[in-house]
Amino acid sequence: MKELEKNYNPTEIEPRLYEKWVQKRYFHAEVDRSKKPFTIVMPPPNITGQLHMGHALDNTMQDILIRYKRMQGYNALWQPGTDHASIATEVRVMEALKEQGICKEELGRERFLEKAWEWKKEYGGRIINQLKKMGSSADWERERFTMDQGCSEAVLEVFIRLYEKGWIYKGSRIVNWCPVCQTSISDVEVEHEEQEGYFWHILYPVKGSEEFVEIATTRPETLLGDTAVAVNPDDERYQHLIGKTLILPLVGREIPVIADSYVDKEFGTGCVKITPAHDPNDFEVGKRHSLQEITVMNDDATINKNGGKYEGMDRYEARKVIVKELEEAGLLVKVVPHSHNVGTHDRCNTTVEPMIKQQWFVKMDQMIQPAVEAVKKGEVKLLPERMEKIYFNWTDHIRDWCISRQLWWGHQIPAYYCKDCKEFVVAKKNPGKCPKCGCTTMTQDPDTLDTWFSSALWPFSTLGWPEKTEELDYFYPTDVLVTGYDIIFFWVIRMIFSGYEQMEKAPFHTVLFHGLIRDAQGRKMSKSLGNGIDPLEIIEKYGADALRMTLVTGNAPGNDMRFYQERVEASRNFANKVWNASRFIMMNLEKADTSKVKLSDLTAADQWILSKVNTLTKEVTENLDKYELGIALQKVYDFVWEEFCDWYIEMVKPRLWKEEDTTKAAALWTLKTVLITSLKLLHPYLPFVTEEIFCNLQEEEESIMVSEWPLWKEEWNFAKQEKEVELIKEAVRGIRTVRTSMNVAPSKKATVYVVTEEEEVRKIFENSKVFFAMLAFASEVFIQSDKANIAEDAVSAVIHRAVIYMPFAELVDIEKEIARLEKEQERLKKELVRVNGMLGNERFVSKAPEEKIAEEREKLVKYTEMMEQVEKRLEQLQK
RNA sequence: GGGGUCUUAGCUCAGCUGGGAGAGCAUCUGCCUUACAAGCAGAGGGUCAUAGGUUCGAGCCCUAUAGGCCCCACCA
Repeated sequence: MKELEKNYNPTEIEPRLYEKWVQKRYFHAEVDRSKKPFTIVMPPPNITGQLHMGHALDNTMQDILIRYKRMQGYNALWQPGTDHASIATEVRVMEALKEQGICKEELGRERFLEKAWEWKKEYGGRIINQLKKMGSSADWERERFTMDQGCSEAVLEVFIRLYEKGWIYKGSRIVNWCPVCQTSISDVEVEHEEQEGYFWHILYPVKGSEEFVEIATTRPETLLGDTAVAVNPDDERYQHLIGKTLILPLVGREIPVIADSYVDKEFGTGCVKITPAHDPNDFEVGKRHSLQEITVMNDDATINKNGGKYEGMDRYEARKVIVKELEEAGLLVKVVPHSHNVGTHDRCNTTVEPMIKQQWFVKMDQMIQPAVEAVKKGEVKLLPERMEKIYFNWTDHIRDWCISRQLWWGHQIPAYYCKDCKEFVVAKKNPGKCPKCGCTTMTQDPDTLDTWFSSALWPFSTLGWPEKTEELDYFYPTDVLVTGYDIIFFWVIRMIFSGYEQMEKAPFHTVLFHGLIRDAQGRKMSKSLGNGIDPLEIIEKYGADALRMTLVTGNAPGNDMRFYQERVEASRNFANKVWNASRFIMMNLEKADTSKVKLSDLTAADQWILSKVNTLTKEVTENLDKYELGIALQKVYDFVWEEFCDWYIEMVKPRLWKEEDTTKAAALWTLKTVLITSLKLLHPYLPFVTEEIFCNLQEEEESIMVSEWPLWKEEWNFAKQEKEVELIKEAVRGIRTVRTSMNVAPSKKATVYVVTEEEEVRKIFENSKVFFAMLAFASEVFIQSDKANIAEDAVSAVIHRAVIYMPFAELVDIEKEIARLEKEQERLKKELVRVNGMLGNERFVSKAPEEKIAEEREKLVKYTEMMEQVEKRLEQLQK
């Protein structure tokens, strides 16, 4: 057996163990029909990504579940991979090119994609290596990529299936356009932010009259594209104007006044300028009234040729100029400060410009239905449960999904256009010939698909779909999805409906959501704030185990969490505690042969701790099955630190030290058994430290990660001994409290008398005398049925079923002793009032469950006894 | 506008189906006791946001109020 270092030092140990696990292929899962599968698909990190706390949390939770299930004997597959992250990557590659003075257009599509693949090759693996530092036991041999051949095939297949079903269509719609990224984006990619702006009140002259219509707008530059002004049909103020013609200021175009109930009479002036090409509402109004759609901006949000003399100006520059000119023309009535919601692109924060574009959409109304039903019926459970409300809130207001992006990096849309007749064909390959006119020049749609289109297929595309693979048949549906609540709409919902649509089965039965990791002040970690904490630095300093533990401790499911170093220190300290307890056990293990120990050889203390760890096993397993990761860990923590280290190990020491003690083997067997059980329960959380200890502690098994998860054992259940030891603990605690409150120096040992009339209790203490020396500074212990030979002025501790006396020759402070006893009396009095109050309440006795009543009755007896003793004692002292 | 969520010890947070208020950190006191000072022993500290209600019994369930946070949404 190796000698362990005094402090646990993870930096040397972690890489070595991880290397071993990989070499032994413990992470790898093969189809094996004799075992039950347990599968988790890893949310694929972006190839542009660097490990951040969100990944760290996400992966820790998944690894805990996977390691747990693997130990339970499941064929556990954790399917990893990365996401091509279309916009994010394209932007990165463009930036890299820009440094060399190249723009993507001059490079051309093909060469650009070569560059992007090179980029992927170089950086795509970086995040995977970082995940490995966390101890993640994913099956890296099965690593996939959303743009690899198989996943791309899946994308094509789905696109064509949905197209043929009529659920993918191409149409001219108003879409969210990002002028910086120069692509359309879907609704979920738009973030609304409250911005301070203005309401410009502008007069539109009525043709052939002296009258003006006053409109209010937050975006005066869109005036260039106005094709109507709308009023509410019921608005009495404007009845006479409906049908009249207005002269659009600065432009001179004649536009009608129309009536549409979209207009809110109470808001603004009650007159709304309608710009169908640059506002989603106006677009709808325009459709209803067959208005002309005049696009006045280019893709980069500069004014186009329809903007006349403003052509070439940026949209904000044009705004300034237009406002100024309106003012000069006397048409600007007033400018009112007004804060309003502005849509921005979540990637680059640019204000989105609504534009009319030809785009591809997925019809959602029907496809979403099974996904709604699944959650309603509980086929898919969302945890915590409140996520279901958020889910339904979204599905109830679902809109079609814009899936085309004007980017190059991604899955190119499988639609081919005829050069001559503009007919298009959706197919996996270029058909080479137009089915309508026979022209042989067919070119593919230049656009690519939304990056989430491929991630939506992740749970089955990674397992080989659309091929009918063994893996797919065996591992699908997967079991649990672990992810942040921030991508429920982007990803989780889309996986669920895709799973039902393509596989006719939910992709997983449970979704476990976690929250965001915030900084110590509760702020979101972000690059711009520079408040991000690098998980790798934490691992470097405290070890991956400490980081993992911190991330799952003291946090309710789905809630955000603050991260600060002190919490990591606490976790590190726990790892060190486990390390040192193990060190102690190993140092003593050779003192006896534990191979022949039987349960009947065990002392009450041994049976007590064995019984405790047995209960712990049961509870932890139950908690893990309910995905209560934090609660499970808390329980092991409390057990190991308090019960095992602070009590059991201390109780066992005298037996190990005393040469002639005959229960040494029993003690060592118990120490080792309880330690190994605890290590196993801890392993999913702290894989490294537990493995290192496990391998040093025993030789039968080569790794804890493939050892068996502990089971509850009937024969380890020792209820009686548990009670006995609890009584001893109560006595020890009583003695310690008395000594501290009396300021007795620890070096001063005292004779301890335990007095009780109950023979059974005397027996318990008789067998436990040795503990009092070790734990309660006793020089000698006497167990007796009365107070014979005990000095009158001995201090005492009243416990349940006994009174403990300690005579101190000097330094006895009667006043203090009385004060202490009075305090105890006060406490007991309160307890008795409470218990008597409950038991005296007829309605309680008649309605409460019997169990509860019995429990309270027991307490009544206990407190009454203790009260009697305290009062007797007070009486003596006050004499 | 709709929805969600939070308010518990000085700080950060747990508290599972309602049955005597917990942890970590911080504070105070005493200990270098031969696994661990990244430790041990003891202590102080809470009208569980407020007001009602349901119940034998409420931190937990219901209603309202106040304050904080988040998400969704087409009020120009």
